[in-house]
Amino acid sequence: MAKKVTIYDIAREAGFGIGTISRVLNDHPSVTPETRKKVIEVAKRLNYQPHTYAQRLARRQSETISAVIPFFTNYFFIEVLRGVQDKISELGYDLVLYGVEHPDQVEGYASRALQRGKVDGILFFSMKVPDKVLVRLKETNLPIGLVDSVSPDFDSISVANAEGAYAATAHLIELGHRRIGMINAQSVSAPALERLQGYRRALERHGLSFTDEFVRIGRNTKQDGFNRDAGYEAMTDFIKMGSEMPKAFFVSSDIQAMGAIAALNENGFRVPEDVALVGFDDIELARHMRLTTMRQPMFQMGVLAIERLVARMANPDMEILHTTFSPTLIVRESCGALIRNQN
Amino acid sequence: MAKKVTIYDIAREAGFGIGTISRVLNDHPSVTPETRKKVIEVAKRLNYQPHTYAQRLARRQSETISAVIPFFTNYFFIEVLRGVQDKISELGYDLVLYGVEHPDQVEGYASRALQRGKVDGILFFSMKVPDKVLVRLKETNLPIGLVDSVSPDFDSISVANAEGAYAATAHLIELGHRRIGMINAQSVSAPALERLQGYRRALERHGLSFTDEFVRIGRNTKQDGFNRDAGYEAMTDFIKMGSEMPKAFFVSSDIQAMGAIAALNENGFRVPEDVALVGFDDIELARHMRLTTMRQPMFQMGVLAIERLVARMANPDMEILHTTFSPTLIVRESCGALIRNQN
DNA sequence: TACAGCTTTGGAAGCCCTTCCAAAAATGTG
DNA sequence: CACATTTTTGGAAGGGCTTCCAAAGCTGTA
Repeated sequence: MAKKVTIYDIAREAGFGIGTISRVLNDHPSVTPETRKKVIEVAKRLNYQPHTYAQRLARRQSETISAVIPFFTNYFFIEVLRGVQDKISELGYDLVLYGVEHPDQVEGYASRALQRGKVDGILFFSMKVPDKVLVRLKETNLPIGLVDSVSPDFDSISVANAEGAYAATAHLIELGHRRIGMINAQSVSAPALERLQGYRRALERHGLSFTDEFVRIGRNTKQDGFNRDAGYEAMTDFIKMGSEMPKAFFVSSDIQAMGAIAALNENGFRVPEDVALVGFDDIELARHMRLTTMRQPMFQMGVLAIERLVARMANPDMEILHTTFSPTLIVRESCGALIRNQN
Repeated sequence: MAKKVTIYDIAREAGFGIGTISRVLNDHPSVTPETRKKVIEVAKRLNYQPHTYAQRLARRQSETISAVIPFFTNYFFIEVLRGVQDKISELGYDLVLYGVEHPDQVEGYASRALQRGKVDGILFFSMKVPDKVLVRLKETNLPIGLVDSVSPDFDSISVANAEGAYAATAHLIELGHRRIGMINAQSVSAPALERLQGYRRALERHGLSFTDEFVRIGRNTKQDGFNRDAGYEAMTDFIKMGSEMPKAFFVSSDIQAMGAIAALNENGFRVPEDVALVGFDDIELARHMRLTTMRQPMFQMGVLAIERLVARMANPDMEILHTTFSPTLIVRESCGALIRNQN
């Protein structure tokens, strides 16, 4: 380890007191230009590096933010995380990452992040934070932000799930479909529930009737049913209906749509000629699979999450803010719209 | 903020000196069981939380590792990062993440990570660390690990690129192909170069001749050419050869293979019936696209990277270790092997 | 009972900063 | 030039912990 140079060394070398050194280093105004110049020169010469933790201890703030994020998943998190990291580094904060593989880890990570003085704020991604933890978070009074989930007590950034599902379904209706099914995820998941509502409302607003028959959920409950196999199973289920089967589907996530497409292909159905699909998320795969889907503005969500958190740090009494982003319809081939237009 | 409880509070409340409290909290042996019990009871009652930064300052170590990782990319990093995070949290360290979007950011992040005392070690992912930075890293004497890149001065974990390319190409040869092309990435990238060598060696060892004609690189240089468009362009280029075009390809990354497949499809070629492909990486997409590819043991690479780093922290004079993992051939449909087998 | 040799305990010093207060220096004013 | 102001500076105190050394408390032995 290179010799450790402290402000005392600089003080001695430059012939000033440590207070002055500290002031120069922190751009405090009451220092003459000559003094400043001299101190900076010496600091540079000695290759001074402030000790982060001594600063944090003395300043009583950590300049770090931690993010608790479910790792299992895909593109969505990476994109949001990119936004988060982008903004964080712009602000000069550090990002401490806790990747959750099992829901039970959440509590442990929360405790670690909660260690006194450790972080200035915490972001929780797409997770049901256990009530017990929520209460503790509340008590600590630490700025907390929720991304892709909602709780009345904390700021949150999320996607207008119902609205997106509505748009997706409406798009299918506009394309002339009347019998539209939905492949959903487990109803323990709030987004799944909301997307179901959006789907249902779209049908009803357009004079179509809603029936449970047309909503299926795969058996595989991994990630609350937002997984490829669940999509495959649900579609297989639909296919068993024979000629009764809907010919258009709103699928509550792209990854499930992938499974659904596989099931369709294996059974001789072509997309979009025989069956039309609209997904949700716009993961990277979607583009390659030419899947029409609802895109979530992931990067911006990340950026906003940090902006919000920092705003709350600055002003803890700020009113709690819930922001929902509207997903955008990305029309590709799976819905059949392009084919029709070409004709 | 909940009232801050310090060891002084515990000391007063429990009727001991602060030294004893600290000893109990750190499991130091010379404390009687009764004392220990009493102190723990009080600490719990007061809901004591140690102040992380005070500890780090006093202990002279940070219990933090930082990872500098190119964010732009995909699955590969996420997987490796999962491994890293898994091991890190098992060891009780914190992970500070620096996501690089532009190569020029590397230096800045390195400086931040290098702040005196800030981290106990740094991991660099898949990047050409600028020489200037390398020199500084060397000087600081901080444990450094390289993942998916190599430098004589630091421990590294990488994939046997040449070996993988060899296996991929050999697989195609075994399937009876004689005219095998390669879609490569920019040759500034070490992995690209190594994969080219492996491809070439495989041809030559099997008595096939190597020709530059059969190696193409797309124009798009994003991510050193490891991107979808570059794959598309390279394949389009090949297609222009007409009947001279190879009917089997080793593609240096899955993402390029995606572009290549698109180009093929648009020109009426079917995969694998008309053209066989083998990729490299085994990103998530590969499975969905039924792409035969070389899988890198990403998670394990992450785990090992941390183990290695921690080992070096414990023993800085350890000899420098370079580990290469061998990729495994994952046979799916794009190479045509399954079709043949079915016959 | 006296004393050597352990074990346990207390707390000062040290880790490296920031910040506050008082003192010193510079400046302005009549 | 004397004095009041303002600007600049020095450094103690404080942030909360670990660790080391000395002191106190025990134990066992003769």
